[in-house]
Amino acid sequence: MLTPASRATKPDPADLLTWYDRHRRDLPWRAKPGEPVDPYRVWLSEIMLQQTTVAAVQPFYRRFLERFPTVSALAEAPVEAVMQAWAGLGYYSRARNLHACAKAIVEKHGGHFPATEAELLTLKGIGAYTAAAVAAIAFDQPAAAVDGNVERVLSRLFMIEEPLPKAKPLIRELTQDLVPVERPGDFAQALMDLGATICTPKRPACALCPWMKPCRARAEGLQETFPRKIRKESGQLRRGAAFVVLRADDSILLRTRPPQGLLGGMAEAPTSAWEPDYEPSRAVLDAPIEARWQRLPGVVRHVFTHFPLELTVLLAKVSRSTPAPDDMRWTSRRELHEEALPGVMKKVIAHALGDLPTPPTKPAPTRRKRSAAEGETS
DNA sequence: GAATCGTGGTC
DNA sequence: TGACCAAGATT
Repeated sequence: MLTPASRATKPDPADLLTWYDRHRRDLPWRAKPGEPVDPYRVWLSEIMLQQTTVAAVQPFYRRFLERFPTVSALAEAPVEAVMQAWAGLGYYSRARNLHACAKAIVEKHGGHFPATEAELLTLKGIGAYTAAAVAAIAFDQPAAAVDGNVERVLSRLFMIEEPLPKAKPLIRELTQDLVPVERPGDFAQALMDLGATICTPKRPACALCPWMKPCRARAEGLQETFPRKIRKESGQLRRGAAFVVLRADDSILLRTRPPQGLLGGMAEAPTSAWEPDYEPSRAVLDAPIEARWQRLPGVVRHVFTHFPLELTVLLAKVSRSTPAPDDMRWTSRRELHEEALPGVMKKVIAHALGDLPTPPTKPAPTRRKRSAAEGETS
């Protein structure tokens, strides 16, 4: 039994909604008060925002929506165009699933998103969080959308000692209990805005928090120590070689990676295998064609979620008549920006050729000078 | 349940 | 500067 002195105040959803009405963020995918909600935009933004910051998503979201304004426009587009529009945003299976989901919406749901969590869950790329978020935000269903922000807010509010991810079921229950019957969509967004702007991972602005009083972690001064987590070690460094072939007609050799797995379906300069004990001095043995290979000084460093990578870059210049090996193709430098090049491959090409001609309007820069001291691109 | 899956920003 | 983090899903 709790004594009156030890009983904490229960957080009131109304206090959070009042705070939200004053401090809500103005985001491009967020309907303004009174405006109709477009489920397509809500869904698109939620997929893009998975493990991705608001700042990183914004330019991609705007470009993507311009190119694919409706779910049917997206469904009718070739998957290659979708991958290209996603290039640089990361987690590329999201793009493939997004396209598959759009087709399912058109073909199985008459072009309309289902309004319930259960139905949304059956669609590709939509898991527990996204189903709840779309149901709440687009259809005003009382669903508990629990993302990283909500986990942090709730773990502090209730001072949950159980570390993540084991605490997820409990957090979900506690969140569901807080979801109000009225304005559940705003409540979901308010909770995330609170986590993003007030209840931040470091130095939370508790003094500005509408839930400061009921927050148990705050009462103990331990707010920064929540949520509890078990941190996992970073993966082992892998090395490899990347081969940039520049043909006399100013095109370079590319291939498309297999649809599944790391960087699935994305374009790349041919590379060796990536392994911890790769020996760069033997890289020429892995080259895609016979040529006079020049090993460039420095390496391209890149960090994936589960391992860091170091690529040695080899450059070769070949004649205009050189054919592309099977499963490879030539792409002119001028049209390189139309390829679905992931970030690491942009680094590789920039390392070999100088800056990428991503903005088509910029004049092609001359080959970048490189000294032994200055050779590392990170 | 543990691994896999990108990238950019922050401190 | 390296660890951590960001509106997670899939296998």
